Amino acid sequence: MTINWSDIEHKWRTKWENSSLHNTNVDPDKPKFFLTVAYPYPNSPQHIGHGRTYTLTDVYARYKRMLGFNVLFPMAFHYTGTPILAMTKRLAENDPELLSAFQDVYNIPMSVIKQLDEPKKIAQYFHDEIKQGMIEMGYSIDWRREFTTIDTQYSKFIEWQFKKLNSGGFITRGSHPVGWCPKDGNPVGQHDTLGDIEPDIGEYTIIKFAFDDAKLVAATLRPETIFGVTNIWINPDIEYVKISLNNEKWIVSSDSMFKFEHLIEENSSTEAISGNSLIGKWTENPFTHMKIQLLPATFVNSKNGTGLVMSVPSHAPYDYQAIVDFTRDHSLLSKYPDIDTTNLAPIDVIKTPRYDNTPAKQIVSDLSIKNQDDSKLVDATKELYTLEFNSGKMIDIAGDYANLSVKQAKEKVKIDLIQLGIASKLYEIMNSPVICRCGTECIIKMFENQWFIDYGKPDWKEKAHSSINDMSLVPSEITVEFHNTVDWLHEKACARNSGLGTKLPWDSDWIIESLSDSVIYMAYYTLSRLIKEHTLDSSNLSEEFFDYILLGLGSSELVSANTNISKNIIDDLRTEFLYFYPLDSRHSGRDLVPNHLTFFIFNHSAIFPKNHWPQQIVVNGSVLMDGKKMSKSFGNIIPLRQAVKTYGADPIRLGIMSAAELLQDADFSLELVKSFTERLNKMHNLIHEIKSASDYDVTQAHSIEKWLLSRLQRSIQITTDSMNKLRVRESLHNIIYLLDIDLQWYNRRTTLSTEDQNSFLKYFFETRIKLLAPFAPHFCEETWETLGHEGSITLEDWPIPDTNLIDENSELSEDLIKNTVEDINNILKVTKIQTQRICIYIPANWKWNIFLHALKQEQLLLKDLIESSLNNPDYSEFKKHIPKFCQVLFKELSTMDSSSKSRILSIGKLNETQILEDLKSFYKTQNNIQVDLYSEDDSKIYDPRNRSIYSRPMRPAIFLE
RNA sequence: GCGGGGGUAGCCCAGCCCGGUCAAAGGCGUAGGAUUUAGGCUCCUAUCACUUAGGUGUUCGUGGGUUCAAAUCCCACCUCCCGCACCA
Repeated sequence: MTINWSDIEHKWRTKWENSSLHNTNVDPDKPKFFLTVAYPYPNSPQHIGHGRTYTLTDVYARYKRMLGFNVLFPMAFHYTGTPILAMTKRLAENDPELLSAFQDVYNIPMSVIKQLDEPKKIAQYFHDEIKQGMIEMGYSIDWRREFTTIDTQYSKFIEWQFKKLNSGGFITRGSHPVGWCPKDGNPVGQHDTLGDIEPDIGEYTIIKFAFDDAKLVAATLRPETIFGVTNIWINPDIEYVKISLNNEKWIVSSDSMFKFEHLIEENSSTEAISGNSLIGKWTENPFTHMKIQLLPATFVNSKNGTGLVMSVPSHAPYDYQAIVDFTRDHSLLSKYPDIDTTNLAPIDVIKTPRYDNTPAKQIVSDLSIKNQDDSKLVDATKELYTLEFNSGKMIDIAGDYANLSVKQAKEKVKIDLIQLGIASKLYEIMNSPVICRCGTECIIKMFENQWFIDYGKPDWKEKAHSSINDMSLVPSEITVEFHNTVDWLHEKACARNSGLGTKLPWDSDWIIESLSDSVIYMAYYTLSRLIKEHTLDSSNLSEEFFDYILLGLGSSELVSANTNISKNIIDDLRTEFLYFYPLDSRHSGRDLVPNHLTFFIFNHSAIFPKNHWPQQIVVNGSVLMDGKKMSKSFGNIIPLRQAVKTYGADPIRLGIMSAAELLQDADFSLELVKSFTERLNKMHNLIHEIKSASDYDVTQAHSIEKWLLSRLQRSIQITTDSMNKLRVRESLHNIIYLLDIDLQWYNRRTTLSTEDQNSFLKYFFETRIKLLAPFAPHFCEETWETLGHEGSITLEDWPIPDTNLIDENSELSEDLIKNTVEDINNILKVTKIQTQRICIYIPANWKWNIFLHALKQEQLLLKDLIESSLNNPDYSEFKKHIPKFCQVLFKELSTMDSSSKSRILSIGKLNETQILEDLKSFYKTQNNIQVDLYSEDDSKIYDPRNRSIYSRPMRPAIFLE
C-alpha cells in the first residue's frame, strides 16, 4: 500500500482550515511565540529554493506549538517596487525571453498572460499562485492577517514609519551620482543592464589650470599627486572645445563635453580648438604655482575624463613613459622647439617601502615597457596605484600633507582643492560602456535632492550593535556579518520616482522604496486582522492612531475621538500589539543579511522602545539544484507547486530540510525526495500493521525492548537539543535514519511474540511520529489518526525524554554484542572460511579486575600497572599472561574517552556470558551456526588454537571452524 | 579592494568551536546475497589499499608547526563560492 499524498494532503488541509487550527488570537494564559519570514515579492511563482526558508519557519512554528506556545505565523505580500513595472512593459512588448519564461518555465497559459496587462494584475496573479503553493506545502499560517504592501491602510502605517524616522532625525537629503539610463529616465543597477554589469562609478577630481581667460580642465584619480605635476598632456590629434559654465570658461575635449551638459550655460557658444594648437603653451599649477607647459601625448584618450591629463611622471607610469618618448623623439622636439625639456624632471611626492624614488621609472623598467602605447602600462599603473594607495606616505614636498598616508591625503587634498575653487568632482562609469536592458548606453547622473535614511549616524549604529548583542542569532556564526554590515552601512536612498508603493508623506513626488517599507511590517501583522475585520478606513489611520497603538502615546479615548474609530477597537488593537510584540523570531535567507535584516534591526531600534526590539533572527543558506545554482538559464528551476503535485508536500519538506545544515547551501535532489517517500511509505505500512495492538506498559520492558526504549530517550534528547538550535538536518537525521538503524537492530534481536512486538512498536511510533510532526505534518496527522487518536497531532505535546527509561547497562551489553558480531564478520571476511561453529571465550575474572582497576587511575602508567598486577598475590597463577595483557589494555585505554570510561566504571563488571548467550539463537536462526561460549578459565574449554588468552573485557576472544 | 563562507572517501553531507570513542556518522549510488513468478519495495553484507584471525598501511585542499596524540589547535600558501546597495 502506498500513500496517496494528494488525498491525505487535501484531507488535512481541509481539517486544519475548518478548525481554524492555525489562526492565533490573544490568549493571556498562554506564552506567545511570534515568528515571521520575509514576505515574497510576487513576480514569479515560488520554486524549491524559496521553499527552504518558508518550510524552515513552518517547521519551527509547529515545533514551538508542540512546546505549548501560542504561535503566530502570518504572511503578507510585497507589491512595492519596480520589477513588476518593468515586467508589465516587457509583456506588453511581447518580449520573447519573458514570454518563454512565463509559458515554458512557469506554465502560464497564453490566455492568462494576455490578461496580465498592468502591474497589479501581475502581482495579484503571482500572489495567488504563491499563496496556493504555501497552502499546499502545509504551512501553518494565520491567513486572516494577510495583506499587501499597497493596501491603503498599510500605506498609512508606512507613512507613520517615515514620519517617525523624519522626526527622529534619521532622514537626510542630498545629491548622489547614479548609473542612469537617459532613455528610461531611471537609475540603473546591475539587474537593469545587459549582461548584468554593475556600473562602476569612479570619482575623478577635475583640476582647473589657468589658461588665458579660460581653464584647462584635467581629470585625475590621484589629486594628492598635484605636488608632482610637471606638465599637462594634450593629444595633438583630437579636438578640444572651450565651453562656458559656472561663470567660467573650460577647455575640455569635445568628446567629453556631454558630461558637463547639465552645467553648461544656455545659449553659450562653444569654440573649437585643435589639440595641436595648444602644445607648447604655458600654464601654472594652481596649487604650487609652478609654471608648466602643455606637451603632446598619444595615450591621451578624448573620451576618458576630460581628454586632458595632468602629468606626474614620478608616480604615473604613463606620464613617465610619455616624457621619455617625447624627449628622445627628435622629430617631435624639432616640431615643438618652444618646449623646455629641462623642466620635466620627475618630482617625488610619495614614498613606499618598496621604492626609493621615481617609482614610475622603476616599474616601467621592471616591466620592460617600450613606449606609451605599450599595453603593459595599464598593469603598471594599476600596480603602482594600489601600492601607493595602500602603503604610500606623503613626503615633505607635500607641505601640510607631509607624513599623511596616501589614503588620508587623497581625501584631504581633494576637499581642500574644491574649497579653494581649484577643483571639483566628476563621476564617470569606469567600466563603460554599460548598456541598459533597453539598449541605451548608460551615463552618470547626479540624483539631486534624493532622500536618504542615514544609516551612517554613529549613535544609531551603536543602538543597532546593542540590539544585535541582545538578540539571539541563529546560527551564531552569522553575528559577525551583522556587526560588519552595521559598520559599513551609510546613507541609503529611500525613495524613488517610479514603482508601486507609498508616497513620502512630506514630499509626494517620491515613492518610498521597497527595501525601506518592509522593515517594521511585522508589527502590522498584529493589527491587520482587526483592521480588516472592522474595515477601518485608511483615512482614519492617523499618526496619532499608530502612535497610541504601537508606542502607547496618548490615550485610546483621544484617538477614538479624533479618528471615529470606537475605543474598544483601539483598545483591542493595542492589546493585540502588546501581546504579540516583540517579534520572537525573524527568518530569511542569508542574502538578506547585508540589507533587509540589518535595516530591520536599525529601524526597530529607531522607532520602538528596547523591549520591542527583535528577539531572534534565523538565517539559512540557499538551495542548489543537483549542485548547480537554480536559475532560469540553467533550466533547473522546479516550481514548488509542481513538485508538490508530483512528489507530495511532506517528502519535499523533508528533502529540503535534510539536505544541509542551516547556514550551508543545500544541494536539493529529487533522488533524496524519492527515498524519503519510500521511507514514509514503509513507516505508513508498518503503522497499519500495528495500529490495533494493545497498549504497551513500558515498566514491563526487558532485554532488547529496554534497549530500544533507552535509545529512544536519547534520540528525543538529541532531537530536542538540535531543534532548539534549529539544526533541522541533525534532528531529521536522528528521527529518520538513526532511529531506523536502531529499529532494524531491534527487529533482529527481539524475541517477543508478534502481538507483543506490535504493542511495543505502537508505543515507539507514537513518540517517533510526534518528533516527525513538525517536518511532515500531513503524514503525521494521518498516521496519528491511524493509531487511533482523534485530535490533531499539532496539539500534542513534544516528547520529553524519560530518564527512568535510560538504561546504560543494556546499551553497554548491546554494544558488546554488536562488537562481537562485528569481530566475527571481520574474521570471516579476512579468512573467507565457511564457518559451522563459533567459539567465544569470555575473559577470566582477573582480567576484569585489572581492567576496572586501570580505569580508575587518573594517571595510568604502563609500568605501574604491570608491576602492581604482578605483585598482587591474587593473580600469581596468571603471572606469565599479565605483561602482555597489560600492554594491550594500556594501549586500548589510552585512546578511550573519559565518558566511556566512567560509563563502564559506573556499571562495573558485565556478565558477559549471559549477554553473549543471546548470540546462540542469533546465529542459529540466521545461518544455522552453532555458538559455544566458554570462560577463559573453564576447565572443559575447547580451544584448539589457544585463542582464549587473547580475550579482554568487552572484547571476547573468538575461534571459528 | 572590503566583508563573509567553503575545500572530508564515487557523489551529497556531518564532525572542527571543546584534540583521543575517527579509516572518519548518515544518506545517495554501486556490488553480492535473502525474499519475489519477475521487477519494485524490504532485509542482510560489502564499498581507501593490503591481509586465510578480529590486523597493518596510507588518508580529511597543500606545506610547515604544537602535542604522547591533529580532520579538529597555530602559521603560511593554493583554490572555489557569495555579498558590496539605491535592486528585490
